[in-house]
Amino acid sequence: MPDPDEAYLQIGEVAERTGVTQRTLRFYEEKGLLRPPTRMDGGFRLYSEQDVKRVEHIRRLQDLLGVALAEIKEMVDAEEVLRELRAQYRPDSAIDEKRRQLERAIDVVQGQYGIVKQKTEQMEEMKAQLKERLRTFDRWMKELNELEAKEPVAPG
Amino acid sequence: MPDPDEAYLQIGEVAERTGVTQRTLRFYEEKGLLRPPTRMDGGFRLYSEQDVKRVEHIRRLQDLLGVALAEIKEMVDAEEVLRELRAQYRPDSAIDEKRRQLERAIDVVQGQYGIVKQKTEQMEEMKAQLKERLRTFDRWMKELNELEAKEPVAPG
DNA sequence: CTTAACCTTGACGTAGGCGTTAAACCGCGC
DNA sequence: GCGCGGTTTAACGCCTACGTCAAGGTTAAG
Repeated sequence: MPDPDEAYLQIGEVAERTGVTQRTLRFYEEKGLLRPPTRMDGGFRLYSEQDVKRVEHIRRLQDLLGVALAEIKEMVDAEEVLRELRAQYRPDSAIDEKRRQLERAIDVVQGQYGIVKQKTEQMEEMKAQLKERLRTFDRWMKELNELEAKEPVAPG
Repeated sequence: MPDPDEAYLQIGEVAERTGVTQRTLRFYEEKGLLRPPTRMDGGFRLYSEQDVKRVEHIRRLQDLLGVALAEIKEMVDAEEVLRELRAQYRPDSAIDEKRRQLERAIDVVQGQYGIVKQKTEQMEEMKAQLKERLRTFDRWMKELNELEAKEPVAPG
């Protein structure tokens, strides 16, 4: 398996794998949702597996949670800080800074978790209502059939 | 309690109760998501409790499921057919017609149920991932604290 | 009868999230 | 070194879901 940080995917392949258009990928980059990818000599964008994951994450937030791109940007920004944090060998004097970043990231993720939790609850409720309706419809259908059984063919 | 079919609410009150703007109510009407309300002599719109429910329903579909208004229109249309069906005392010869309408409504609701079910599943998955991340962050935070304990104050 | 609060239609504006086209450039197999 | 398909930037377009005036009519209170 390839190094997730190794950039070797062209935009077309990323588009195909993620199901978004090339335009969308450039648009996300423009909006700061995707970090500017490395380029080949000729200027072609080269993406990594990490980038693919990012796109998929963005799409989940969009489709599932319905949050605006601006808000998604804040979320992925905070996550990016974390990725840096993980890779840092800073002097110990930066521990406080790290802690602050970590706390910020925790806040963001807890926020996401809150949204997801609330939505799932509301959707469970909706699911129950829909189930109930389907039962009602079944009853009606039965009643219709019984009606027909009593009066097999309407005269006239 | 008032007859749910009695229209006596002005647009401002409906807006306040549903949390949408008056503009949005007129817009929904224009787009066929709300049936044209009755009017006072002067032309002011008069809404019923049913209408309020409709608005709330529309908003749930929008916010929770994130479906486009065009699709929501199809949904509420099918539901309207049902309301009519319920109020109809048609001759028995219309039984087949009723059955067809009922089947159509069942299709619609099953469609909604499918969407909700799929979304809840995806969101449960997402919830699990977020939980996992929060656990990871907690671990990191602990590691940071232990680091600090070993080197209480960075010299220099 | 006045007046403030509310409502009407109509028209234009806007923000978000891309789609589409144009014109030029790169990579690569042959 | 040529041809062809993938890629580049830039610019304009479009649709959705409303927001925001503007100019005037309606209601209800005093």
